[in-house]
Amino acid sequence: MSDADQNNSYSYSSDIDQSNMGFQFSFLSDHNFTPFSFNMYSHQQQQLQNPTEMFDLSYTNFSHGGYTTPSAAAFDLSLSSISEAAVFAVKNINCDSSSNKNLGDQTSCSTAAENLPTTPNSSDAGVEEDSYKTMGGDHQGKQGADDLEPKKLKEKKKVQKKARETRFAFVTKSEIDNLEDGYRWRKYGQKAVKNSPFPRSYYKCTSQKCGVKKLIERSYEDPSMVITTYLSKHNHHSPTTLRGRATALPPPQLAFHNFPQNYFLHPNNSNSLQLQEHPQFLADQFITPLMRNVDSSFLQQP
DNA sequence: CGAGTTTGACCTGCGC
DNA sequence: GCGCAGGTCAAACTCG
Repeated sequence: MSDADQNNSYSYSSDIDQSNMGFQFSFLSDHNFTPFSFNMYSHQQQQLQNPTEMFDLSYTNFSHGGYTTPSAAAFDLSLSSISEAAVFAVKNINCDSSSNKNLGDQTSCSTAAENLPTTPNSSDAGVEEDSYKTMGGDHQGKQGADDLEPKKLKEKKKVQKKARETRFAFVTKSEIDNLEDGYRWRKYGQKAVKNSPFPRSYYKCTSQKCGVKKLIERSYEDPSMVITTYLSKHNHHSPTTLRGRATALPPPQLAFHNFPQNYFLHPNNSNSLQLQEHPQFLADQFITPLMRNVDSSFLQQP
């Protein structure tokens, strides 16, 4: 039980790992508001000395519930225009082989999914059971489809489809449900969520041949928190500019350049900062100026 | 009039 | 098989 839990407040902590000169920080909340943390790595999978270099979950180590997993994430993250909001939690939910290939270690994705503990209410944004080993890269994948019985083939396809549908969720503190992220979305449904007074909204990317969806709902535990879940990845660039700025798109993985290092770069610091005591961490003081300067490549494929 | 939203109906998966 | 919950569809509606 962390201090944050005990105080019933949101917090993050930061540590400079003196042993390997890596950098680690933690956000408090995921969908179930349990703390987790991750390390940041460069594209060469070298731990970053300075978090302003990059914020790329493709090369993260996830720590969750006491488990530390290598290379859990399979996403390129640039939360480019999550305006008017503070990001409290970022969480990879599924792994897929296409993005995992960047890691050069496909088994790590499986390890990550298996190690992450599930929670009683993890059906939506929680960690799902699929992993790389359920997909074409496993031992069974070497078996020809023709060798499988129809029933097994159907089951295999079902598993593959589910595994392919990568999910990525993060929690933001915002009064706005549908945060601007540079893409155009069409709402196609809304459903009441069990045990929650807040409905879940379903959006599709309006670009042709882009099947990306996102789900937006408010946390029933803290209505100020918005849970955004992305399904799949965009296969195109952002059609809109951010706040009127031109978006000269960087390589997809180069993201989150102006990370707020002042909150993290304290060499001897391993303290946990209470957001209630650090309102500058919030919204306009943090995310908005930060995001104005980064480009939109969230969830784009290379 | 086109694009996006609303909302009830329908589909699907899962647990019992 | 049944019921429940999540997810999707599509007609009606709204808005610029």
